[in-house]
Amino acid sequence: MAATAELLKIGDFARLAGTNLRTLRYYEEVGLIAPASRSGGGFRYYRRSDAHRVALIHDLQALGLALERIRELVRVHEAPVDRASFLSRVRAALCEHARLIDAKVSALEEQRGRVASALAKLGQCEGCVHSPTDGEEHCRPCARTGEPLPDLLSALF
Amino acid sequence: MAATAELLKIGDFARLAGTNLRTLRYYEEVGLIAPASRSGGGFRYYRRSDAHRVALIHDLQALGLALERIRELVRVHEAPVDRASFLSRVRAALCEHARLIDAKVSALEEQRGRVASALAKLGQCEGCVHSPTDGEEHCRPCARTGEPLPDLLSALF
DNA sequence: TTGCTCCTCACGTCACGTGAGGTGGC
DNA sequence: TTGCTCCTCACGTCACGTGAGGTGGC
Repeated sequence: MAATAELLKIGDFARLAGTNLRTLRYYEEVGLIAPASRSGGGFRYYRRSDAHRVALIHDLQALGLALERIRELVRVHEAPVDRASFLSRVRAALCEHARLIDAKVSALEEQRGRVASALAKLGQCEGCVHSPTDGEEHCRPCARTGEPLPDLLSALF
Repeated sequence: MAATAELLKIGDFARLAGTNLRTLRYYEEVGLIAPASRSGGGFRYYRRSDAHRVALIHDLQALGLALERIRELVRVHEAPVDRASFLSRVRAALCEHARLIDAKVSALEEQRGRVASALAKLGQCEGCVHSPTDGEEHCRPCARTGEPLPDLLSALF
């Protein structure tokens, strides 16, 4: 088949996968992804489709997982490799991935709300006569409302 | 004032801020956050309100920012420190934070969609007679529909 | 004085970055 | 044969982790 012949050297594969040579070699070293084959001179040759695996690893890293944890998740081909346990491992990995994404998204939405509150309060500060840069007090609490500042503004003031 | 006297030793402050001693000392070393004061014996004493700053740093790290970039963002007290430039730096930091969150959330929502597609296809695989663990082919493309697998399934198969 | 907490080195680790010096492939 | 890409060390870096050995604070 033509598909099996379509192998890429590490440079082209890195470009396709949106990464670099060092990272691919390191992933190989820690058992995350290996080239489909090697030339006699030691050149690594990758399948185009393996770029999806690299993308998955990147996505899981961005969710805060360590490479060892990722390796456990994506190693679905370990014994016993009967059809049922293989598919259930794939399902477990996908469910865990989904769980991580959902948790991260809701954490980010909370964060986003806090940033919005801070920006709203900052709008009031900009139209206010009190100066947060006088002395050490920085309008904590707000000299106009007497209320404490949003946590994020407090972090920056 | 009582508030200025309410200082915490590093252990209690770390617990409050959800971090640990080493991280706080490292943040201090790279100029991210310093204790409000030190005792004669060198003990660090932190203000409770500075825990919000630690939380902000954590949140920005989780968004993928390096500590040096975070330091640039949160250093709003550098010269010139007139009211206008101070407030505009705070605004810039908050806007950048919001931008990063929005970008991350939409990336995660795309990811989430891909995971859902993979799980849906996997459901078909579980009720299918073809075995993706036979030989090297792993049903690429799907033996029933002839269509390529979702990228995420391809990454795991 | 006794515990507990804190202090400062300082070496280790994870996930790469960055050359050095040498060889493979069309 | 000429470039360009690739190879394997191997040391450097970032953001801490983890003791070692010693001292501060109620």
